[in-house]
Amino acid sequence: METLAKTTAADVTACLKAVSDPTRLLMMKLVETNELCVCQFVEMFGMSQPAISQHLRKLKQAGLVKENRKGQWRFYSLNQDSVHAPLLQNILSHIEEADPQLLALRAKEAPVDCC
Amino acid sequence: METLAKTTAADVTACLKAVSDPTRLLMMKLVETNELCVCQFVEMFGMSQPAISQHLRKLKQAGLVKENRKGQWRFYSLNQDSVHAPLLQNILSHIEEADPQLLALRAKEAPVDCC
DNA sequence: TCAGTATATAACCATTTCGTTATATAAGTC
DNA sequence: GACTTATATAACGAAATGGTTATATACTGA
Repeated sequence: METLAKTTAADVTACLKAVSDPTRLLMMKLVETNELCVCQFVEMFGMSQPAISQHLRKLKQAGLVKENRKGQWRFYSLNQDSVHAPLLQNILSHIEEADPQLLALRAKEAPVDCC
Repeated sequence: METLAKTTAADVTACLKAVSDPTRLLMMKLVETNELCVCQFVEMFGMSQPAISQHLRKLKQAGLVKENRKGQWRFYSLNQDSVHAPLLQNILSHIEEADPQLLALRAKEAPVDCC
């Protein structure tokens, strides 16, 4: 029997601060299912590589994503083991798949070796 | 049959920005059931009246709370009619009732006429 | 009308946030 | 080892955030 994972208000705030930025929220939506590497994010968001790296660092420090190194690449994906995972997935479920911003990003997703 | 209210990523971000502050998140938790007036928040949070007013303004501008004027007092409560209400209540449900911060605030709740 | 109380707004300041450019680190290739 | 590619970190600046104090507004009651 599943019970709702409960946390303190401070925990919830920490999670919310991490995803209350439009770029980071969309990043989390994108890695909800797939894993993506830094260079893919750079392509999709049209943002500088350091900007992307810094967003990912915040998400990682909050425990929301996990890192998976493959050669020179670092892939990021949703960290299911986080205490925040249930809340996070709850939040992400409120974003409609038809959101134009989200669709536009997904349209720019390219295979890794192209970077 | 209830279907999950879906919104754009921008909508979700707007809601999250409003409640990603520790004071405002706790404010929302407090008005989830009760309605509270400004002077009660001031007492509970031990913060200046303008600071409280400004937090409430942000919550109101995001549509998360509604205002109810009674004489000189303005009571705030969760706005059930907001597009954000389902997401918001989802978020609030992740805060445990036993959270010491929350309990401490509730312990300071005083009747209105005392202010 | 005047005084008191409740709340909002304005002006200001310190800190944080989010981007940039420049540079460092680490892995892959020749 | 030298060169390229992928990523991280450092340093910096503009804008946003969240608090303060001072002041304005609005309702209450004598």
